[in-house]
Amino acid sequence: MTRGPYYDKNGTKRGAWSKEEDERLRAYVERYGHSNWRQLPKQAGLSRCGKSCRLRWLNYLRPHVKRGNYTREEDEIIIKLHELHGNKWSLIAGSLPGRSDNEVKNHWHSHLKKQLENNRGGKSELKMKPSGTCGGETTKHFEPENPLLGFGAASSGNIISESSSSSSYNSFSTFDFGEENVANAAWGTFEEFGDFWTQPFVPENIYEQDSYYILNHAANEADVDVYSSYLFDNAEFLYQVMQEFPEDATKDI
DNA sequence: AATTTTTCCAACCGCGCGCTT
DNA sequence: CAAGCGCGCGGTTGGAAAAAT
Repeated sequence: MTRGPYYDKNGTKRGAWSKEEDERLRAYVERYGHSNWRQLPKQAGLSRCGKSCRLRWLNYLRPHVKRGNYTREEDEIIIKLHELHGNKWSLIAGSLPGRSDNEVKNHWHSHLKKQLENNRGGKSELKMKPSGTCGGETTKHFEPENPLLGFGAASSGNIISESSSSSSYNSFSTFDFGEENVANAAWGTFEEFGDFWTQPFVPENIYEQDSYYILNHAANEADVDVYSSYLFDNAEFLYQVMQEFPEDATKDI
């Protein structure tokens, strides 16, 4: 599915990455970080250019990176953010923990764009897959796969379901918020998301709330690891904050 | 079964921005 | 201030896999 490996006129390797190269890059970045991508390949013993290494790391090798299997709420977020910001893939990806700009861009061009074009003329809203035992009703609970998104983004609450059988999504799993959490989230219904969708949906909006969640609920480094699968960039920082200000970490919001 | 066409994703490319000298 | 450098972003492409003929 990728360009076969080859060497350009400067002797720099291009095309598909081998397992050995992946391991070499991963090991190097995990050990030494990536303060200088241009120097990194030389120091890591790779005959790639820095850009190629950076791309490979961001899109494929970095921890917690998610590939394929987009959830319903991720699709909704991409579509709405694209409506708001256009082709700002890095901005959109910033709202989807574990997704890279490249991945989001590809997903848009290969799936969502066509899906929207097909829907044009009818309702623009994507069809929602019902969850639990609510099938057959017109109003469904929308249960996010990613619990943290449920706190930070408009992924919980009630939505209007257009169809109960036509979704082709195969990765939709449910997360049981419980009534209390849903009530606390107080995100309302999808019909009422005017405010949410018209306000700038920048990563800070998610992180601000999710960061508080992590700060208050991560009891140890292992917990931070769990939460950081969604927000690992921030979690690392928050863990440091937690170490410095342990009293804040035990406070409720 | 063989061939052609389409899909889709990893990777490349060029541009622009910000920082440093 | 200008030049050089490094990085990140968004557009585009190559080609394997899947689907269609």
